[in-house]
Parts: sequence; structure tokens; C-alpha cells
Amino acid sequence: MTTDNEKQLKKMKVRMPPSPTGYMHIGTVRMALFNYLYASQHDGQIVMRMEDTDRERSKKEFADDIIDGLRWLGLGWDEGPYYQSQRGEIYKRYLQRLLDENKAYWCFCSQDELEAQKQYQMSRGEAPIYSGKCFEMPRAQAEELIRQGRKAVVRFRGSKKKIAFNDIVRGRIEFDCSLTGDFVIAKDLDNALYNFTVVVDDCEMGITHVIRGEDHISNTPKQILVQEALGIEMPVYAHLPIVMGADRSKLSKRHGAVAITEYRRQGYLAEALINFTAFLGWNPGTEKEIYSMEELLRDFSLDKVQKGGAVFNPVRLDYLNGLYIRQKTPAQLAELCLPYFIEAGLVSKEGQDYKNRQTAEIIEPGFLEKIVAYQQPRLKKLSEIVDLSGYFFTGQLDYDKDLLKWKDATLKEIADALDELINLFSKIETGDWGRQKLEEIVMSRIAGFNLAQGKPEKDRGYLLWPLRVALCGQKMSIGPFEMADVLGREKTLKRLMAAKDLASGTSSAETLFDN
RNA sequence: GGCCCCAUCGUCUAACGGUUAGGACGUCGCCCCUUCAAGGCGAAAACGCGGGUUCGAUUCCCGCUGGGGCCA
Repeated sequence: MTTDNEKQLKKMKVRMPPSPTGYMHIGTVRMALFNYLYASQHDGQIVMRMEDTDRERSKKEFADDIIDGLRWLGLGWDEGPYYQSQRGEIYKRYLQRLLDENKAYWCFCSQDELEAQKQYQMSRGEAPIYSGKCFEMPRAQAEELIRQGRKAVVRFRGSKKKIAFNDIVRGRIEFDCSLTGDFVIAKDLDNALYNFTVVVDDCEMGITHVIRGEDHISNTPKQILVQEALGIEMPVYAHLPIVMGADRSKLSKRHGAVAITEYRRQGYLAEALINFTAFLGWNPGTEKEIYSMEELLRDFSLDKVQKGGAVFNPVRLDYLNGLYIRQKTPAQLAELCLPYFIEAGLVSKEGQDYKNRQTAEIIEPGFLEKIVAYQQPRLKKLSEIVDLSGYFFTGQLDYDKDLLKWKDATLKEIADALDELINLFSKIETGDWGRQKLEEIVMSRIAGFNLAQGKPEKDRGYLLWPLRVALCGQKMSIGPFEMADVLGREKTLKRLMAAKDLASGTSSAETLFDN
């Protein structure tokens, strides 16, 4: 036993104990994040431990997904990962010890027998408790039966006392252990169960603080009982509120797209996920809601953690992600978006160069940067860049000529407007080509036009709308001058001429674009 | 069924006995405006119910109701 003094000197140590029975979801992230923040703030150590004792449901694929995901989020650890599936010998040793000390015993009762008993107890409104029947069996007899190959589970000899523990989030929590009875801690010597392995591991790994989901509150008294039987010191507990789906039940696979890997694939940023997750059950008590990891490390505290469960609201995550996307520099954003362009088959990497796969042209430096910079305020997630920007990569636009019409303009007027634009743009040298220059020229032309004609009611849409459609072939896009800037002088003029032909009815497939 | 936990706008939440119950997302309206965004301004929107305690309860206590979790 350590004294209080030693306890204080003992370094804080927490654990991240995910169960690899599914891809990592937001609840796992929150558990890891709060442990990470708390340990980091207190100069503590973090142990990563895969709780994969459930051989049926645990998969390596899931364990790898969780490890990979946590690293991506920046939630590292100092020790591990340990795998409970590889620690059977350790559990066996402790199991044997409890058996030897008569604190646990073999139970030979059949499933049917137990089930009948439980039904009977429940029908009388009593708590379903094991009778303790097999505890009466002499040890030697039990061992003999085991040697004969009889199937038996290991039961922990419970207690009838009351147990209380102090929870950092919830305060004092009490349980009456007479309602727990003798519970099963192992299916056999090689297969210890959750409430046993946790206690053994936490002890072996020197865990001082257990920060986990509130779904474990009910397990805590059993674990405390096992600790006492093993002479282990009780760690400090903090039970976090649960993360729920829209239906207010514990978040799980059946809530649809909850896998973090999937969010990552769609282009959610780690910092958005972290910020979002931190505020699921915690807040600083101020009105500041945008938090970087550094700021979280500064301001986070467990005693400001909410007690009630929180519903996971993906719409808010979208907002935060958009916000973080808008904070990126064009260069950063271009790098983040590049994989999506490549995956969509718009861009390919050949040697040192990136190529436009639609037109086989080399992509000039700055091309992607310009696109993403202009699209930046429209992005909620990175993957959206593809659908928003496809028209920059194509060699030929395909749209209906009526799309060129602004309000009640005729095709003739549109053709004239396009002609006007071609004239204006042709005069600009390639070296002067740029968003600002183009805008200046067109806008002053519009102003002059309106002044000269004395009819300001002819709004700028008559010029700008056909310009937009000519350049992208659709009604939603970034600004027309921005598009022209991205496309450059040559392609802009080509698209304008193609549109003019289309509007004036002289178009043919061949005249649209050369390439 | 037993035990445990929880309870403020639709959602995340602030409030630590006295506030016009605050903020954010979302929704709606307006502005900007060549589209879609972004941005700016504004609006609607909450203390689950019933008892106490108190001069005064969203806030403290009890009960109910509701939700969730753990046991198999």
C-alpha cells in the first residue's frame, strides 16, 4: 500500500482503452481527447490499450483504424498499444490467485438453470442475483470436476456491503453490492472478462486516473470489489456523459455515418473534429467557442464537464469544418484538396508535373491554388472541391444556350454582350490578365454604357450572367472574373467565342474548343 | 424487471437565489449582390410537472414524469 505522500509523488497516468469492435467514432475520440488533455495538463503519461477480449467482435482492422485515427487527430500516447488478447497469462495468474484465496470459485451451473432462476427472481420483482450455490462446493471437488473437463466459469465472491466512490464529474456515487451478487469474471482460466481485465491492467500499468464514458458507472462497483480482493488501490474516477445519436441513444454503428475514417475521407479537418468533440460535454464557461488544441490544453478542465449526455450534431460539425477550411492559406488548402482532384480523375501526377487528365495539359503552378482560394468560402468539406470545380478541367462545356439568358434578354442581346466582352478582353495583354484588371475594365464599361445611354436600369447582369455561363456552363459558380483569372486569357476567350456562337446559332461542335 | 446516471431554445450550452434567462449551430427575414457561398444586421425559439425551503427560485431539497446507461 502506498501512503498519501507517495501517492502524490506518483506520476499521473491515464489510459485510452478502446474496444476494436467497430471503426472509431466520435465517442472514442471524446474519450481519448479528454484523457489526452487531462494527462497533458498534469504532466501525466498516457497508455494505449486495446480491449479486445471479445474475440468474436474484435478485429485487427478496427484496432488499426482507431490507432491510425487517433494519431491523425494528434491524440498520441506514451506507452502501448497493449492488446488484452495477448495478456491472457497475466489475467490467469491473478485469476488463480483469487481462486486460491477463495475469493473466487468455479461455478458449474448451466445456462438454463441460471436463466430459470433469474426469471423467477424478476417475476417477484427482485434483482437477479446468483444464488451462490457453487460457492458451497468444496474446492477439491471443483478442481476434480475441472480436471474431468467439466465446463465452468469463474465467479467472483461478492459482498453485501455498500460501496461508494468519488467521481470528478458527478461527485459521490453509491451502490449497494448486495444487489450485485457473485458475478462472473472469467469464462475459464484463459478467458477473463471485462470487469476483471480492466482492474488487472489498470493495476499492472499503474493507472492513477480512469476517465471514461458514463456507460461504465454501473461496472465501477464490481471493479472496486475486485480491486479490494486483489489489494489494489482505487484510481480516481471521472465518468463523462455519453455521446448520443439523434434518437438520444448511445451513438453506435446503427446511427449511420459515424466512423471518423469516413469523415476524414470526406475532408473534415482534424482541428475541426477536435474543436467539435471538445465542446461535446465541455465548455470553458465563456463565450469563446473556437478552440485550437493549444487553447484546449490551456483552458480544459474536468470540473466544467457536463453531466447530461450530448447529441452528436453533424450540422454543427460542418459549420466548424467550413470555418477551419477558411483559415487555411491557399497553398495549404491546395495541398489538402489535391488528393480529391486526383481521386476524381481530374488531375494526375506524372514525373514532377501534375497534369489535367481531361485535356492532358500540364497544370501550371498556382492553378489549383487559385481554384481553391476562390472556392474556399463555399467549402464545408474538402471533397466538395471536386463538384464545385470540375468545369475548370474540362476541354468542352456542355450546356443549353438558354442558360446564357439573363432575365428576359434575347439571344441576340446575349450574343452582343458576349461580343462586347470578347472585344474588351482581347485588348488585355496576357501579362495584365488578372481578376482585378478584368473587373475594372468590365465594370467601367458598364458604368460608361449606362451613363451614355442614360438608362441605368439595364443592370450588370446583362453582361455578367452570360460571362458566367460562358465560362462554366452552369448557373452556380465562383465570380466570373475569378473564373476568368483561373482559366487565363486564351481559354477565357475561347469559351466566350464558343458561347457567342452558341447564342447566335452558328455553333458547331468543332468550333467550341480546339482541344 | 432491478440498480445507477441525467434534465435550460430543435441541437451544443451560459447562469453558481434577484438577469429583459446570454452565446453558438440550425431556421426565418433583411442588407450586400451577376449566381452560389462567405460576410453584416435582425427575428422567432428554452428553464418538464408538482410540492416544499426562502422576502424571492431555472438555481437548494423531496416526489413525479421523461430520457439514457449497466446488468442477462
